[in-house]
Amino acid sequence: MEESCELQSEENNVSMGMMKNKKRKLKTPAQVAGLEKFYNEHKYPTEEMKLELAVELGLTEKQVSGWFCHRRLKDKRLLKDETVVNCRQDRSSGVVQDRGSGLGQDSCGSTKHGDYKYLDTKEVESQGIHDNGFSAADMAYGHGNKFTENVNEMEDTSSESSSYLQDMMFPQGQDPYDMESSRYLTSTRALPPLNPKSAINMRHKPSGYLKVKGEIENAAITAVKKQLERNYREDGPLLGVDFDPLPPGAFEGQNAGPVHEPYGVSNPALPNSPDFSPVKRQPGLSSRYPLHMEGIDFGSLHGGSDFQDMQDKKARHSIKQRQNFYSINHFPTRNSSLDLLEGDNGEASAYNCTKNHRIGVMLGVEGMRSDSTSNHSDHYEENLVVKQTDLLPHGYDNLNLKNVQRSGHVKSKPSQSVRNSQISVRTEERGPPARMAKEQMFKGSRKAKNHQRNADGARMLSNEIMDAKRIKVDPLQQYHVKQAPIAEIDQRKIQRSVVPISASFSDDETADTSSSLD
DNA sequence: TTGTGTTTTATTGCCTCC
DNA sequence: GGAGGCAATAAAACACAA
Repeated sequence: MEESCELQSEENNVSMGMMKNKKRKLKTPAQVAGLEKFYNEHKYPTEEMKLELAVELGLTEKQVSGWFCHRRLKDKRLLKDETVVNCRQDRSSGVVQDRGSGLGQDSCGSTKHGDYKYLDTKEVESQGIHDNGFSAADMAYGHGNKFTENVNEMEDTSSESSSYLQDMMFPQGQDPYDMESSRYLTSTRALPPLNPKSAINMRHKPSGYLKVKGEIENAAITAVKKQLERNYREDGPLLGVDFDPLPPGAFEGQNAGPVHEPYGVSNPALPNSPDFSPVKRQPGLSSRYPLHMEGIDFGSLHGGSDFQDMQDKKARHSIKQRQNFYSINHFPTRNSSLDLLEGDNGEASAYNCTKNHRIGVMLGVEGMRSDSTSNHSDHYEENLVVKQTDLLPHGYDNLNLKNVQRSGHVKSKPSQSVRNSQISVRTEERGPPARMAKEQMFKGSRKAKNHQRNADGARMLSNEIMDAKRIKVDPLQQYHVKQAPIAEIDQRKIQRSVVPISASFSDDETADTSSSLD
């Protein structure tokens, strides 16, 4: 097995440049990891980013593009499935759903292909900005993008008040691979309008079809919420059940508590909690590939400030910039995404939240053990601002704390730095196929414009990527990949707290965290 | 070992935007 | 018209059960 995988990888490396042959080559775990991680941050990478990623991973830009394309499709497919399931549940419950106006109960059948769930990134981008009061500058520095991208990716579209419930109950309602997506709901839990094209002009909350669109997308949530009515507390226990307050020091222990507990553990009632999500058998990384991961420094790819910086520049130049900029999430990380591939005990772990789901079974009980979960995540939170600030590159002085806080916790899964870049990204061995070269020739003219504009950014990117690779990660930031979902859940709350929009959630630790961060 | 089902990768065509 | 994205499709790779 391992042998075959290695062979495969090698073959892959060797023949990547010869993609002409029909035989498809599986991407190495490292490549997939890099792609996944990058995808989690940039659903729609720019050309430069793709190229950079391709170079780093030893793939062709075409491959990267294709992979992203398929990955998005995969997301959509998953979301679709989720929606179908939810709709079924909703219907079977016989609950009269509050559809707002318009589409009635026929929410399952997509009125328009892909429309209700898969928002145009560009569209949502504008929305997020307007609806959340993000200034253009905020957008340029990633708020808007960050927010909107995730909104885009998530299926969570029930309107306003129910969105938080979704957020809580539906972490996997979006792409289970993309748990952090749900973090970008506004603190009001109000999702941006779902028809951004309209919203761009409207600049106010969605109404009519837009609202309906939002609501129908998670009919089950809406229905449940309607049922619960006042019994539902957004930040409280489910179904109106009041739990005793945590005793003092409840979080001091290692198995700290509900906050760090996976939803599925603490709240079995959550049908959509990650632990309840059906773990599809996936002949993926857990089995297809050897557990030991070949090192490659992907940290530089999404390399935090590097990309951020570059993209900031780009954002200023191009409204079309679709990418979210929360690559600053990697400020604390700055190391390889492969960090995430290897757990403390050396076992292969998910390289990101995406794979967490996939290998959840493998982790099994161990995954819940999370002895270090609380500590790590706590450490991480504690060090979040400091570390990120420390790592802020030049020119980021104007990054407000909001950005930093938000970004830092999201995807950064600081862990042991991967020092072994065993994967030799033999890019030269995988020269892009002839067609690609040809395509690039055609791209030349258009690229020239962008290149000119982004030359500085790109240069900076390259340089900073290299610099980023050298940055050591504070050990305190390291934590287990297994804890990722947990930490992310926590951090979602933080994220909400740092969004300077009226937060209606109640007095849970989120508020505390927020204040402490402030 | 084989058959079956699932996932991933590559290709192609169409559409939209600039 | 080119570029990028989406969707459909085919096929390979893989997991798993019999």
